Formats: sequence, structure tokens, C-alpha cells
Amino acid sequence: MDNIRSVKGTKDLLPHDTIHWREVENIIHQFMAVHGYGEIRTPVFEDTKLFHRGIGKDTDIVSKEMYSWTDQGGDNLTLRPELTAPVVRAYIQHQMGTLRPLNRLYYIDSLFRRERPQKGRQREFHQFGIEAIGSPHPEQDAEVITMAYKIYETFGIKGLSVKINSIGSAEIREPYLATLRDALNSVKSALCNTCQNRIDKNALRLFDCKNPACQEILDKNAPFIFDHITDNDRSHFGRVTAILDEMGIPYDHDRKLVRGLDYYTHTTFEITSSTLGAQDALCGGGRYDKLVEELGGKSTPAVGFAAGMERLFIAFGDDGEHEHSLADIYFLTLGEKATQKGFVLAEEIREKHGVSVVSETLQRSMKAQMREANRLGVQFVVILGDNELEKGIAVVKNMDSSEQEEIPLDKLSDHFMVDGQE
RNA sequence: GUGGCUGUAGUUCAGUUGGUUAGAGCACCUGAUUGUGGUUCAGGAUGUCGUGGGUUCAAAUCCCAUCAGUCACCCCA
Repeated sequence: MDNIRSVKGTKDLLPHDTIHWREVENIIHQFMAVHGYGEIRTPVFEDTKLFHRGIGKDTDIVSKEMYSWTDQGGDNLTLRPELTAPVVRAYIQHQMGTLRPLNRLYYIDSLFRRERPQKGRQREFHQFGIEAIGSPHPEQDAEVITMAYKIYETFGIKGLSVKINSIGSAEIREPYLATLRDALNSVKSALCNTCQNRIDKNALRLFDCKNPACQEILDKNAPFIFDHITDNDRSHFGRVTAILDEMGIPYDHDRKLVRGLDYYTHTTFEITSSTLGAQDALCGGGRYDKLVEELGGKSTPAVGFAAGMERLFIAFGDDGEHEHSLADIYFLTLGEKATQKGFVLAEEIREKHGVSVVSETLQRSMKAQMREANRLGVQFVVILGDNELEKGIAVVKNMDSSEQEEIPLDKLSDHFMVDGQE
């Protein structure tokens, strides 16, 4: 009989992990609050059509990585593989655009993609990200990129590299792709198979190919989309970089940076860290001026980024090996009566002072309980046995100094108030 | 979906050219201290050697398959 284990590509977060996750999440929440972004939480599953329309049918995500199923009522549903489309769906559904001209939103949530797991990639993973919906102006692009950079900086991540590019407005996409195909037709046979397929299906993505031979051919023959964008697009990009310069954000203009999802327009960017390995992207994002309209809303420009939580933890180079105290006080009891009384007193201490108190429920020996108290890293142990109960006192032991004193039971909870204020 | 590497105790790993009772550190438990932890000392428990088949007198060890983990490709966070 095989034991059931977590599904491939999914992970349990144990207390040892969650303590670390919560620290990071708290910093993110605080960071977002300071920037005036409000949290949004959307359902883990959506109508499959949302992703078909939002992400693009020919993308890898939609064509082969989604967890989709038909439920008992015949609805076609999908576990969200990304969060921009759901957030935009919610934005439209709740007519958030009518409340104010600009909505600044952020999220920390889990996503699902059926890929082969490897370092920095799971089937269920977590992202935090922001979506600023409503501003067409370069200031908004700059704010988003600055925030992405700054949050990694506050986390102390080393080896950061920001790459940015512009793929222009949607109107120039088709004419550009036509010239790109023309330019490559003569050398098509020299490209790798996937590149040859992409020429027709998703030509922009040619630039993502890591095959050195393909790259060489592209360098020689392929025109960059950046050189085909309009003057307006170019000045938009210039404003974005000017603000980044002013903010002291280091970046590289990477003309080959085109991103994988169909909805991007104008600015695209990515932050990588050299500490990560093969999956080196910490976060990616850009402007998506057509998506709101695409999903049935009023034409509204937007910018955002999505950042991988698991990759952030890898970049920390820290598996959460911190020694955290799980409790402040261990309530050691010996015998049935003392244990019962101890439950009442422990609760009194919790209620009065809000400190964490752990009671004994294993009926262990004193030695075993002391060892447990030490393992938990508590500062105090309250000892209550028959002897103490008879005398109406409890022994309070300070685990650092090993000193102990007798405290009358009716003064026990007050005793910790004094100590807590030291 | 494709390829490489790895599966031995809770965990990290050792286990010689196949050889009979499969080991160590850490962790855990008990005792020294009949009611006092973290140090020390003494002792203890724990394994379908990932699973299934094959070769052999004999398999943790060799072969095949399968599953799982991991890294990389693809792609992305």
C-alpha cells in the first residue's frame, strides 16, 4: 500500500517554513501600503475562457500547461496560471474604473502550471505582484519598475539586474512581424526547429531562443522591434528611463527582451538575479494597454509585474534555518490535579498578557518536560506538581539564569506582567 | 513532453571485486540526577535497502522495467 504524498511539483509549508514566509509577506504588505496599493484576492479558479482571451491561445501556458476541467454542471474551469487576467476580470466586473481613474492593486497568491518541476519552478507556486490600472503615462511604468527593484533591494538580494525594453504599441506589431519574417525567410533553414515554428506562430519569441546558432543568425539578420516603434513610443520609453535614472535605478536596455504573454505592449521588463541558476527571473512585467478592452472592459491602459515567491526564497540563499522560539512560557505540570489547575492558570496568563503559554498534554516526566521546554526555547518554565499545589504556589524558573522562585498561585499571572515589562 | 543524475533508519550519508546478523553522525527515547533543561557519560528503539521482475548457491551491490526525487531543455515567476 503506497503512502499518499503531495502531488508532484507541490510543497507543504511546515511551521518551520511558514514563520519565514510570514515575515516576507508582512514586509510585502507593508511595502505595498506605503506605496498606496490595495490588496486584491481573486478565486483560485476561473472560467477557462478568461485565460484563452487574456493570455493568448498560442502561448505555452494556455496550450499545454493549464489545469482545466469540466465540472459536474458542465462549466469549463481552470486553476489560474497567472494573475493579471483574473485581476483585470475583477476590475471590469466591479467597475473599479468608475470609482477612480487609477486603481493600484497588489496580490500575494498561488498559481498553477503543469510543467516539469525543477529548481525555482513548481506546479503550484506563489507570486506577489502589482497591477496599476488606468494610467497610460510613463510615470506609471517607472513607478512599477522602481517598486519592483526597490522591494528586492529592501530584501537585500544581491546580483540584481534590470532589463527593460519597449515593444511599442499594438498597432506596429503586425507590420513589424511581417518585416521580421521577410528578413528571416532566406536564412530560415539554418534556425532550430522551434524557431522555424515560431516564425509563423509567434515570431516575437524568436528572440528568446537560447540556441547560440540562432542568436547569431538573429543578430545578423533580424531587425529589433524597438527600431520599428513609433516616435511617440520611443519618447514614452525615453521618459521611463529618464525617471529610472533620476531614481538611481540601474538598468540595461535589452532590445531582445520580448515577453511570453500576448498582452504586453510598450514597456517590458525583467529583474534577474545571478544567485538563482537556470531559472534566473525573479520578476517580470510590463505594460498591457489592450488587455482590459480585450476582456470586455472599456479601453484602459495598465502596467504591472509578477514576482515569484519561491525564487525570492532561493535568492535569499536561506532555507529558513532560523531558531525561532515557539512559545514564551512552558507550563510544566506533574499529576492529574496539577495539570488540570495548570490549564486554568495557563489560560489566565495568556488572556492577561497575550504571551504564548504551552501546557503539557503528554503526561511526561519532569525531565522530559524540561527538555521540551528547552527545545521550544521558552524563557520561563512554570512548575506545578502536587507539592506546589498543596502549598498553593508554583515554581517559576528562568531558563537563562536557571534561577527559580516560588510564586503564590493567585499572584502567578501578575508575576509575568512585571517580567514582561523588563 | 525530452535528457542526465540519485533512491539504504526521522534526517545526512557509509556499505570494499556480489558473501551470510545492513552501519555511523545528528535527531529521538530511557537512565546516571526516585521532581529540574541546555554540557557530559551509559544504554535503547527505528529499515518491506523506492517498487516489481530477472541473473546467481548467494543481491543493498549486477541486469531490465517502473515509480519518486533532483538538475537541465522547452517555457516561465
